Amino acid sequence: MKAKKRVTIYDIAKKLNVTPSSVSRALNNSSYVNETTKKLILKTAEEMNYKRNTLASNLRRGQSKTIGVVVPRINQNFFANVIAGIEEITYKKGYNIIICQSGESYEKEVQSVNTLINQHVDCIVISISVDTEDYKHLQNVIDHQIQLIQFDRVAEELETLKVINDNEQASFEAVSHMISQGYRRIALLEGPQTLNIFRQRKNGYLQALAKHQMPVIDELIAQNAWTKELGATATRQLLSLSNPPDAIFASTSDFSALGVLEVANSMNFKVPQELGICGYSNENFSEITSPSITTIDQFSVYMGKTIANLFFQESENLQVETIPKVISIKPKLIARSSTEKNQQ
Amino acid sequence: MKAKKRVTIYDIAKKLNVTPSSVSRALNNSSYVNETTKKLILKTAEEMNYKRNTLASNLRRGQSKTIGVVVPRINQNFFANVIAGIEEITYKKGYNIIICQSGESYEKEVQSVNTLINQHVDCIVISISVDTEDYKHLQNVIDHQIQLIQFDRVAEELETLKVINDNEQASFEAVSHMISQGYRRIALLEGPQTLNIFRQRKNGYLQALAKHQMPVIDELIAQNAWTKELGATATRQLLSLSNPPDAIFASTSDFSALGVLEVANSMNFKVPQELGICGYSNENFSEITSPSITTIDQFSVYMGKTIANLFFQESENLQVETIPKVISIKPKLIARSSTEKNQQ
DNA sequence: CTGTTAGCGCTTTCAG
DNA sequence: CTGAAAGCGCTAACAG
Repeated sequence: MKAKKRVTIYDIAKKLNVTPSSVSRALNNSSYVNETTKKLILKTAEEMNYKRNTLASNLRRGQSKTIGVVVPRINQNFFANVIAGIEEITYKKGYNIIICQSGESYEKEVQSVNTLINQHVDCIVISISVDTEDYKHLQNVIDHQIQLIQFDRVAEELETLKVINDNEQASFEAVSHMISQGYRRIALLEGPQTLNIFRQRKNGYLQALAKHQMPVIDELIAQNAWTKELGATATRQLLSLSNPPDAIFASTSDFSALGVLEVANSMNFKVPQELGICGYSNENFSEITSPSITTIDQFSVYMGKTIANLFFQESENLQVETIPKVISIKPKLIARSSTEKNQQ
Repeated sequence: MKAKKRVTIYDIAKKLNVTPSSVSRALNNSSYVNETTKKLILKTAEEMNYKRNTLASNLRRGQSKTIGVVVPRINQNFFANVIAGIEEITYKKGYNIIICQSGESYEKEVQSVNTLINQHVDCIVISISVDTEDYKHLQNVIDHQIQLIQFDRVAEELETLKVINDNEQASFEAVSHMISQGYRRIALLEGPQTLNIFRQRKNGYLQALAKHQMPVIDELIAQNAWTKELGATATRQLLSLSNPPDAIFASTSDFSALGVLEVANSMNFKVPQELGICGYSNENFSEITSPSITTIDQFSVYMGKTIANLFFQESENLQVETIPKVISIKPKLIARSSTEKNQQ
């Protein structure tokens, strides 16, 4: 193993009979270096296949030009898209992103956050796991003067930058839409109420009912139905009631809506005539089921871009204390066949 | 902005009246330090909320415990899953991953690779973009003694570690399956032939035809049909032929297969009776279309794990020259309704 | 087991 | 404009 060393600025300096400082300056495009020698240095660096050691540079500068992202899972459309959005912006600015998955586990989330602190990232972007109920690790991020941006699933009590969806409004609109289509017994599949997003969606549901003077019926609210399987199980129960619902709002995801659709089919409930279905998230499959599923688009890629832009804005504006900002993105209801009771 | 400095090993050393070396040793769980003081140091570090500066540590050690991953897009199921698989393994070993997207652009791919070299990553995992036709940047990785692992879309001529799918075999099986179902004029939607995976899939198609003494009909091979839209366009042409195909193998992806399905529906071709359809990749939606789409599962998460394990194996076995290894994963045909001609 | 010392590669004052 | 020198925080020889 011949450890052929990498080319450093010293090698370039020696070859050109200048000092490392000058090389460094040239490489950083400083104006304090003769134009001619600058060009020469750049050319030589290229020729010698020099690659800057970002580690050393960052250590010296005390920043890493790196952003850490912690999400429950990256192979979920929503998160993958948010990350893609973030990356699109950060890439242009020469920033890297380090991605960690919490896998919905509190411990892994804490460990991920710690790794990112160790890495001296300039910013941590996080959507907390369903398991997360205390926020010491997030407070720690702040204590280490690292910019913290929460998105989607946020710890509301923590005063940080936040980029969220207006879940309540979206949910309100979805349920209102179902009501206007003529559905009268609308069930709700809700997610773990530890997560703010699921609480908000439930609120939207309740408000829509209230607005239209419709009663809240306890047996029509299914808790913890946030996967396809759990959604299916809940649906079996709901449709077995003596007085079953005529619509189900799967507020947790399109996956649970899919579970609803499959059970409805197997139990011979006609969708949308006998049972309306609305999901959440606009997964790519919701458009192509039969019938296609009404859902809510969260503009996930845009959300990612917003997060990245927010970070750069904040880091450029070097004010004494930045006011915690909350950016709320309004999701959009996408009405499809699964709620077309009227037209049938 | 009170730049409250971070706690360093010096702070701990001073407080405890030991040397930084001892602190370092304790923190690295070295045996060359008294058990009692080790415990004391660890406790104090915890109390002072010390976080190791990985940058400094890595600079000193000359490695970064970081793996760089370059993929065309992360919001594609296949890649997201591979990354999830990689992350699952690397996480346990205390390694981080940095993710870059090439967006199918050669320039961005080169830039991403360079960034990763700068970052002194220990390994670069890459699936090349469709645009990539020269491999200087990859050679560069090797020249910088960074482990290079190619996966899925690989530059075959480069002697590196590779983790691939046996596309040819999978494709062969898919087409054979369609033949055995009774389809006789099977069209192929092929992808850009610059990518090895698409060449292999075409080969598999050709071999299956040959094996069953079926002619290769040029007008049934549609080039560059590798998105849903392009697949749809190609299908419109194919189905307008005076002698249209009775099956279409969308070898590029389930997305193009979806395009096929939609056009078939709109042109009133009955699937699977009048037109069989087979896709590739087992996207989550392919199961729930009507009819469900026959496809090929690539074991993407497993592939990711394989890649990560390969890296650790190689880095542990410090042999003089490692032989370039190629791990081929056998994908699995998932026969669904869209090719059930027989049963109808 | 512990301390001393040097230095990873780069940037940044401070002089000139 | 350029050079000298110090040091980011940590680790690893080398002595003791």
